[in-house]
Formats: sequence, C-alpha cells, structure tokens
Amino acid sequence: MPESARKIPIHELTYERLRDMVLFGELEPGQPVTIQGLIVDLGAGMTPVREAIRRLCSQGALELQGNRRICVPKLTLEALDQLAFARLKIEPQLALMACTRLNDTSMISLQEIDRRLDQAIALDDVQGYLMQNYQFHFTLYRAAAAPILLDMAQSLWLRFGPSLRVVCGRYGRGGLPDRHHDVLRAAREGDPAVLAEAIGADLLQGIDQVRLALEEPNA
Amino acid sequence: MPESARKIPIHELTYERLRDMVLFGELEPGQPVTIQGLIVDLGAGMTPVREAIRRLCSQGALELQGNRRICVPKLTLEALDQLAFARLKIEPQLALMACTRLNDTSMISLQEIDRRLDQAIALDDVQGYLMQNYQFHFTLYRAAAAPILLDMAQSLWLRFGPSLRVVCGRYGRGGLPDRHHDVLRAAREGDPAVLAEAIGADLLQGIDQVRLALEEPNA
DNA sequence: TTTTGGGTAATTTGATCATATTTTTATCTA
DNA sequence: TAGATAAAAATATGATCAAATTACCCAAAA
Repeated sequence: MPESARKIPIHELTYERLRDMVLFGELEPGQPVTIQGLIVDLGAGMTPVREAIRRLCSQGALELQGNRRICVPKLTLEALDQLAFARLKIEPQLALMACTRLNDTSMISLQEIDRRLDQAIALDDVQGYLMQNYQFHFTLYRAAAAPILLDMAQSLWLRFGPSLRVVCGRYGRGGLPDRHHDVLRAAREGDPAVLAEAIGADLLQGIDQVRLALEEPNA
Repeated sequence: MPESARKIPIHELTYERLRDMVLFGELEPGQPVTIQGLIVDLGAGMTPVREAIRRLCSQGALELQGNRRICVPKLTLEALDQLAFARLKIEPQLALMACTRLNDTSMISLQEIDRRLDQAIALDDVQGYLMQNYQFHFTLYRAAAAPILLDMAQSLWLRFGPSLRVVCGRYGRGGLPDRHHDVLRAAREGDPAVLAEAIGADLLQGIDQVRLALEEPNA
C-alpha cells in the first residue's frame, strides 16, 4: 500500500463513502440502513461504521426511527419548505462571498466541471450529473472561505440529495436545463450580486422540480 | 433503577450531557477534550463516548485538530461573522413560524422561563442565565414545528455557546439587558413580523457583545 | 379446505465493553 | 539539539448481551 493514503482513519473513509452514497442517490429515501449491512458492504469494523452513521444522523442525512432503526429520510413538503428557505439564504451568500476570491485556478476548475456536467447530461448519466452538479456548487462555495456556512450548505445538500436523484430518475434530467452558464458568466465578470442571484435561480429550479414530484399523488 | 429511564441508550445520554457542557459554558473555548478523560468524568464506556464526540464534531461543537486531538473551538472574528449572518436569517424565521402556533401552554412556559431568567440575573448566576436563555429561545423555536431549521439553530448555538459564557464571565451580564420582554409582548399580541424583529434585536445584542470581546487585544 | 389470528421460537440487529494495535506526545540520554 | 525510548491516547476488532423483527406453527372461524 502506498504511504500516501496511510493517514486517513477508517472511520473517516467510511463516513465519506456513506456520505457520497446519500449525496449521489445510491440510497433511496425511506431505505433502511443497518450497521450490520454496512459492515459487510463496506468491509469495515463496527466502530467506524457506527461513528460514520452518528455523524450523518446529526447532519440530517440519516434518520433514527425510535426503535433504533436507521433509514434515509423521506422528504415531506414541510421539510422541503424549510430546506428551500435555508438554501436560498445560505448558498447565495456563499456565492457572494466567493465571488471576489475566485482566482484563475478555481475559475478553470469551474469551467472544467461545467464541461463534464454537460457531458453527463448528454450521456443521460444521472449519477454523473449529480456528482458534477455537487462539485460545481461546492467548488464555488469553498472559495468563500467560510467553513461554518459551508458546513450548513453541506448538511442541506445531504437532506436534499436523495430526493433529487428520485426526480432525475423519474423524468430524466429534462426539466433541469442549465443555469450554470449564467453562474459562470457572472463569476467571470466578478459581480457578486449577479452571481448570488444566478445561484439562487439555479437552486430554485431544482427545488421546484422536487416540489412538483412531492405534490404528485403517486408516492 | 426506575423502569422509566431504561429506554434511552447510554450514547444518547452521553451526547446530551456533553452537549450541555458545551452549550452552558462548562468547557472553555480552546479547551482540549479527550476520549479517555470523558470516559472517566462521565463514567461511560468508550463506544458511547466516541459516538457522542463524533456527533458534536459534525455539529461544530467540537473540533478535530488534525493530529486526532479534539478541542472546543475558539471563535474567530470571521467565524463570528458567519454565525451572525446565519443566526439572523434562521432564528427570526423560526420565531415568525412559531408565532401563529403558540398556545396557552407554551406561552405560560415562556413566561415561567422568563421569570427564572430574571431571577438568575438578579442572583448573578451566569450558568443559570445561559440555561434559561437557551430554554427561552428554544421553547419558542420548537413551537415552529420546523425540525430542520431547529437543527440548524441548535448547531449555531453550539458554536456560539462557549464564547457567550466567556463574555458573561468577564463583564457579568451587565451589558445584556433583557430584550425578552419585547419578545413576550410581541408573542402575546400574535404579530409574527414584530416577534421576528424582536428576536433579531435580541440576537444582535449578544453577537455584538461577543464581537467586542473578540476585538479586544487580550485573548 | 382456506384463511386469519395469536403467540412462541429463531434470527437478525443494535448496544456496550474489553482488548489489541497503532499513533502521537513526552521524557530521557548522549 | 537530536535521537531513542517510554507513556498516553486514539483507532479498530471482536465478543457478549439485549432488544427487536421475522418466521413459523397451530388453532379457530369462514
């Protein structure tokens, strides 16, 4: 084994793996998550798995159901309203703060991610779309150098992710045309207010898609 | 042992105990927290302690310092700015949503808590002040029936708590006259906008106190 | 006969602890 | 100061116990 990786503890790796499973739709809303199952699936010991689960529960990515069972929470309309409110407050602010701090390196990263995102859409690759979309937003947000707001955004995405996947899977990503080009243009021009506005518009689009799906009768 | 309590698992109790220690100033900013130390202090096993710590880390109440040491984070000015922004967005909204849902029972609770709060101030009981202040806000917020926003508020308070304690200890609670009577009045009159405004003013007062302390040269 | 209901047994899963291993920090000597 | 060694603390595993769910069986009713 290379020396490079021999620093990250297993509980951290387990956390990251499980987090990505939630974030990128490998786990469906409502799906039960068992400690024993993860021990087998991820090949980790009991303690690391338990710690990863605890972290994700306190971020809202997983949910304890009274009888010490754990599942991926299903989004209700009430929960979606709260998520929408918080995301529209926090994420445009992160974009605003990031705007003046974007350097050439991060601009190139954003453009590269956007390219891969378009590619995923062209290939109908839902998982790839979700991953690149996440990377796009968080590459921007990280530039804000605001770790507390970033944590909050991360938690909000963890609550949102599974449902977004369901929507994409159901309709294809047809209803999700790209607002990212507006975002990129505003970033290039360095106008914080416009950038924040563009991010808000992008979020709203995803939120409305999920809302439509939730309002349908078929669960 | 009475049968009543024999449902809550130790890792949950340990979490609650440790959370309160952070929230009510029993742990100072910068203070190291060790697993072994908590095993001794709280009389719990290793697994429950580790899980409690992981949960609090992911809420920002504790901080991992690279070399697998853990401490209570010190608030920087940058962190305070982020906290201020988020709290002023989230908490007034919780108050607003709570306003129309407050019933007689919760109003009586709020008034009772406010009474105990005044009492704590009169007795110069800093810990009591912090506890009643927390109860006041969260009894109100819980009435909003918005668990996601409530989680966010909880996390924000966990990041804020230790520093508030330091401020109170340094100046006494002299600079913290009560905005709660304004809050109570608005709640009685059932005006959501006024209530949200009053909560915002209350928060701002505490935030400014901490900001003043942070801007002082003496660390 | 088929179906429904209740209840017990078996299995699965979670909670906790004791222990071994690894890493980091502190101490001591050169 | 540097390097080696000892002590302390964190990581990770596996075993054990307790709780919950599931499977199954038998009896009674349709």
